Amino acid sequence: MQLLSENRRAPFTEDEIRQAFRDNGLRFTRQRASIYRALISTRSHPTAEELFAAVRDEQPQVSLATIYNTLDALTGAGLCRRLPGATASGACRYDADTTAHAHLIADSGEILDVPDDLSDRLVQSLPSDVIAEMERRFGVAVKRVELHLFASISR
Amino acid sequence: MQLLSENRRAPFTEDEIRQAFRDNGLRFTRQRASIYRALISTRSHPTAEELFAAVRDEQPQVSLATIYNTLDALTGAGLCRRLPGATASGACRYDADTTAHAHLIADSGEILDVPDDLSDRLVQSLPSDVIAEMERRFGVAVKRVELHLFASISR
DNA sequence: TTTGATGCAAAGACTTTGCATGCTT
DNA sequence: AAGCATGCAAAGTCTTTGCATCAAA
Repeated sequence: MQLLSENRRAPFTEDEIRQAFRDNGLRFTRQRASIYRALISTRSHPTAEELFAAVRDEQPQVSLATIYNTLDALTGAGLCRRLPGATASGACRYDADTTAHAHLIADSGEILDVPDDLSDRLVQSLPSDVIAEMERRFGVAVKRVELHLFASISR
Repeated sequence: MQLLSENRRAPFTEDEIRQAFRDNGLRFTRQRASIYRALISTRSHPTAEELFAAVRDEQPQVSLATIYNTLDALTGAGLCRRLPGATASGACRYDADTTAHAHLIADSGEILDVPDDLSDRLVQSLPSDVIAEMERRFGVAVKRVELHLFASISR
């Protein structure tokens, strides 16, 4: 199984992946490279199972445990983001786009990126003084904002 | 186990709960009433297990399956909201406050409500023309917006 | 060489389901 | 009386873990 190519982003060379891993304290392995490449090559927010299927094309011996271990490592290193409970049966989806952006969540559980122009306007509209006030009142640092638009097909 | 009382909202009488259930097409049962009362009586966004513990005080014979069934029913009827993957081990949390409001999500997985004054300003700051443009481009109707602020304790 | 990753299978956490019984409407 | 909810246990899904082996630094 191959994840969508018409939607893919700038391809990463192996060297770029190697560099990204090194920069974030991750060892480089064939498996991790395949998993990360599959993840950055799609906008479909794949589940672990979907990545497993995609990676098996190149690495037939890869195990699902490695997919999960790697996704943990990538998430911990800030190279991807986990979207919990995204599927009807409760599976997580993963997104290699860690920039602030909004998601459109369909009734089906499918997750679409809100286009950058709109996403930026939504994110930038959030009043920073309100965030600052939150941080002051709770004594916390807001690291990330997630914006989910739940939508149903209207026509 | 009893869920926080200093934080509770307006108490619901049994009649009010009966009415809310009837209005939303739900049968009234002792178990459902206890579960819903426990849920509206706290701001702690309890998990199914936590509700199970709270409800057992009144209904010692209640089963965890009934908790899950009821939470499904309440969610489907719009009387509560499910917050998936909210706990470190992946459990969902539930929130009987279905009005638009923002959540502050701590590193621990704990979920706090953003205070109403700030929450309102965040929600109202979202440009409605951007939402409308989304609806137009995707042919969908945005039903609900969720805003999550991920924060870590800074002091 | 040392440390961490992989693969396999087993275990674990959370949630759902089948079915007989009981309660609501 | 009919239909849905409950309780119990079993099954299901997604994810993590133990451990021996192997690869990266």
